[in-house]
Amino acid sequence: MGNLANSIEDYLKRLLTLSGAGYIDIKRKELSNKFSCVPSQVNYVLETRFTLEKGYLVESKRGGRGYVRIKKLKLSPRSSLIHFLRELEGGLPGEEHAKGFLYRLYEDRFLSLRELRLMEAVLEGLDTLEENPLKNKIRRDLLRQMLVVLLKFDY
Amino acid sequence: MGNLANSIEDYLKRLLTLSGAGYIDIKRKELSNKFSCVPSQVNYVLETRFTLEKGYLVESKRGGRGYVRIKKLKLSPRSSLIHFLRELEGGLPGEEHAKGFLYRLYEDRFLSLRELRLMEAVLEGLDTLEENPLKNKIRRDLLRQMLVVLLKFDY
DNA sequence: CCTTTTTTGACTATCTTTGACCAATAATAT
DNA sequence: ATATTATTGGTCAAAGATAGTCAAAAAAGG
Repeated sequence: MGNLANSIEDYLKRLLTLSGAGYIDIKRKELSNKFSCVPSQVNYVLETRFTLEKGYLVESKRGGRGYVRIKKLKLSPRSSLIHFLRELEGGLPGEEHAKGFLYRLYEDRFLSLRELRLMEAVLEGLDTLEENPLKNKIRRDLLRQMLVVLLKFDY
Repeated sequence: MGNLANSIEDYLKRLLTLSGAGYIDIKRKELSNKFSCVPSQVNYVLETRFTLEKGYLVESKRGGRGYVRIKKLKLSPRSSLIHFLRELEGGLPGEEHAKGFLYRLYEDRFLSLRELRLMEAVLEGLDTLEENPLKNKIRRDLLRQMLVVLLKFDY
């Protein structure tokens, strides 16, 4: 069990626990130095251990003073969101299914009315597209990305 | 927490807020001195953070008593929205242009952070689409529909 | 063995900082 | 007035600082 990836994972999770803020900022390069490995090893850990399904959110910025931010999501009404996200990965949900889901989020006060309408507009907006084979895939992609935003900016 | 560019940006925005006049005049050289950087760094900040789409106007004059004037545009979000919608009919604005505009609506408190991110996600989400000839048209349609929602549900 | 997970590194993308050279305007000298 | 000089600001491309991607090689599991 003592591989590199696990050590890095543990280290990051320890940092997260210690930090009161609910998130930590690291420098990819520094971290890889600390563990004497290549930088992309850090990406591997992030991709395999800090996924959305596992309740983490990773953001980053390149360039001078860049960073990688790891956020621990507090799950609550959010579990349904994550569940829906997982469903999305599997197949394409019909527009009605998607809308129903959004409406439930709205009823649970997880979405404002305006946010609901915005998202519906996107789902519907694609209808004007005459039968394009990609349509459903596009709809799913957009929906997924929007849901991720909801996870990210939960207030 | 910030790089140079961000610090300068924050500093200028603070000045703008404090100033009752709706604009500020600075000396490029003085500013770069204050932040111990080269003058052109100031131009970088102006070009990336104080664009027209984001609701700022920058004028300047060279030579003795030269200056750089930064003005916060005060069109109401509603009217700029309508104006932007009209522009949309003509041709498609580049993604950067569109995002800048949304950012402005956010700074003017017409959009919440979450709404901003949702809409950005839609604009970016289409990037994952490999070159589809319809991509730009779709982007424009979705953007238009979302903007209409904003007009409708204006609180 | 064969499969899955981990580790590495070469190549790429993005954002920032710097510097050398250019352009415009005002102030001053003739 | 005109020419000259001092004072500003502008442009652009290169260098620097991070982070991301992808696929091959290596290691671990079964």
